[in-house]
Amino acid sequence: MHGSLGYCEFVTDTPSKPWTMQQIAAAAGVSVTTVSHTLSGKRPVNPATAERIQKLITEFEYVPDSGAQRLKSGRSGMIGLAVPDISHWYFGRIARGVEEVADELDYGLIICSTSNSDPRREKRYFNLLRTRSIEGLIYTASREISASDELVRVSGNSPIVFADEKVDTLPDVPSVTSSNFVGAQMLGRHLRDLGHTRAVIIAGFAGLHSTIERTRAIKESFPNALTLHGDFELKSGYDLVSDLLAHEVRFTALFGCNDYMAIGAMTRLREAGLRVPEDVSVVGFDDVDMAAIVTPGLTTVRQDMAEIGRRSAHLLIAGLHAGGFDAVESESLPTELILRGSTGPAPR
Amino acid sequence: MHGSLGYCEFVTDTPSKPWTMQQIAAAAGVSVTTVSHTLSGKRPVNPATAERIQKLITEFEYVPDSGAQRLKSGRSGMIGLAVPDISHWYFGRIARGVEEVADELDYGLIICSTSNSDPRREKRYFNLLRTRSIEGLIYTASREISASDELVRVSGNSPIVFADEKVDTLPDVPSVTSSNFVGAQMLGRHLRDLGHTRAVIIAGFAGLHSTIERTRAIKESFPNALTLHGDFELKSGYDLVSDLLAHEVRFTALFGCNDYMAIGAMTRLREAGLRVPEDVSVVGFDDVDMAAIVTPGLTTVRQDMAEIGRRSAHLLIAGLHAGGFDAVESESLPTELILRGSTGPAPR
DNA sequence: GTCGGGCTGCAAATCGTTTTGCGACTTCTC
DNA sequence: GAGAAGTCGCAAAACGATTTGCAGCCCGAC
Repeated sequence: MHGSLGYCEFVTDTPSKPWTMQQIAAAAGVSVTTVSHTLSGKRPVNPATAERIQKLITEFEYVPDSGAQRLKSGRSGMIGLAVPDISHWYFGRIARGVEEVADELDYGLIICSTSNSDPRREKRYFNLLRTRSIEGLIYTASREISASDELVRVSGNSPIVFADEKVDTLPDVPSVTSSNFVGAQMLGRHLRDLGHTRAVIIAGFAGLHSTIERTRAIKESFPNALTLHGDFELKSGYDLVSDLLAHEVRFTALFGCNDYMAIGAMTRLREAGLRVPEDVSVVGFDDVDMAAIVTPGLTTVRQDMAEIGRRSAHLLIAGLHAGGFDAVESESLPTELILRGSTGPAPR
Repeated sequence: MHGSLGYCEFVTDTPSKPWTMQQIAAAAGVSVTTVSHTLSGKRPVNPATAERIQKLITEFEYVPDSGAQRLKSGRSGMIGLAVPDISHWYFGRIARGVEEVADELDYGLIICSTSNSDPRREKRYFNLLRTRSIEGLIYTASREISASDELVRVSGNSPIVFADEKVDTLPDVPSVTSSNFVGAQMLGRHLRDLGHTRAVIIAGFAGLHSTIERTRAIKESFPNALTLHGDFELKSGYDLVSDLLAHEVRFTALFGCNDYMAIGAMTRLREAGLRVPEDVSVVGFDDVDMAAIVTPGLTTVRQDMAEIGRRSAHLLIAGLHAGGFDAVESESLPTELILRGSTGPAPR
């Protein structure tokens, strides 16, 4: 068991220096060229030699240094995903989808939280693009983009795809979104068909494309809906309903621009002694896992976040391979109305 | 506005090749050495020259190629985080904590889902370590480790820290965990003090350290508790309660090894006409966001996942800087009992 | 007047791969 | 049996930064 291959002398218990291709070549009695070619298969190598080299490689557990490969090839084999907050279920799903595809297509994935677009953080991540640590970036916007001139600058000459939110001021950047308008339209019609007439909208950040689309779609059915803006968190749904109650606003239907705000709202309504759905019908958007668990279950519109992630990754990588995004088309994914217990006929 | 510096001729609309230090040097009329030194400050440079170079650098938006830096320095400036599934709230929180610290300490973060320890995936990510794409790895185990010999092999000579779960078979690898025993002990005593005597435990994967510790702590108060094993998902709590009901098992207290299973169990109990907490008291573990939202609120033990992430990152990076983990101590973080409506006195 | 030393800047080696040009060797063909 | 064709391997030049040894310059000091 000692030194069966004569290299045990190098083994130490501290993380020993990894083997270089040079050393493998030396051990096999050939030049690095030969080793490289057996690995890449770009030129034929004598089968006997090849096998000898392969054996040594597995024996030594040799892996080529990625830094050197990077330098030579100019490709890092990595893409980035920038999300406002990775600990959100919602963005986690996107991340999962992106990762699936990246993995499948042999790209590494660097996930970055922008902490809701903290400019300092964003700058860091855009720098990854510039230094070519990543070849492209999937960006999920969390607020109005016009503020981030950095993004505008970067998007000009770097491969970027928008996921989940498209950005109106940057129409040339491809995007993958849900069909927000159609989804919200279904919700609006559903509640209108149930006889509701007084509705309140708890919308998201004002500048976001999704907020605008969803609000517009709901107003198709409820032109006079009172619209308030929250921050997509449970608490803001809760707080905004508190405000409504304080002003004795009368309504029988409440649209949450996402499920969390809707659930927060529902909680507050019940605390105030209002019954859901007998007194107020509540709907959300997203169909997060919690939506099925709360009582009553939340009527909502399902978005396939993982699919958004998957499609975004496909788009980005397609663009990378094609060397440009001219041929890449933005996509809009279908949504599905999920009826649960939180909606019912308008009280008479 | 045209060619104020004479380099506009190079500007194209397709992502032009990034500038090299060579080109900056040429433009400034100096050698690359001088440019490198103005950047690194490792040797004095004539202030006038330095300023001229700095100006060009910002003008050209030059950033050194990370691949080249990597190759030369041998450091990638990246650490990895392997979690079973990034779309879980639970692991998302860990990721957030890790990211905070990585960002602060100037490390990039590569997050990888192992898809609940899919060996193929894991292998890929361990390879990142070997190729030195990442300098170290934070690993959150999702099942018994003994199966993953790959991890055992890698852990020998690579910088690894376990987060959330320690691995008994690898005692030398530093870890950051919650004090599972103390937390579960609090739950056990709480229910015992409420007069409960017949308890059921819905535990997690059998081989996990946390499962073992929590079960052991609960059995301190309920030595005869019936123990079933689930997979940490809502559905498994739901299904296991179905089994219990089918066998007409009698119990007044139910321990979920995490909140999701507890909530799933609660849902099923209510469907069966049992009231929580009047007929059965239910407790969980983790204090996920959902725990406060369900009705009744779930009594549980709060773990600070983000802090686990933060501490893990600190440990890993400390080890990297020290060049070894001999001086790095594992940590155990405190937990907190959160009382909500799902627990009450035992029915008489 | 020249020698030492601080200050700058240049050329060249280096990191570990990939890739190309070239040559040596085998094999085939007429 | 010699030239053509085909195989396989080596040496060396990239890739883009960092870092070292060396050299020129200017200054003051003896």
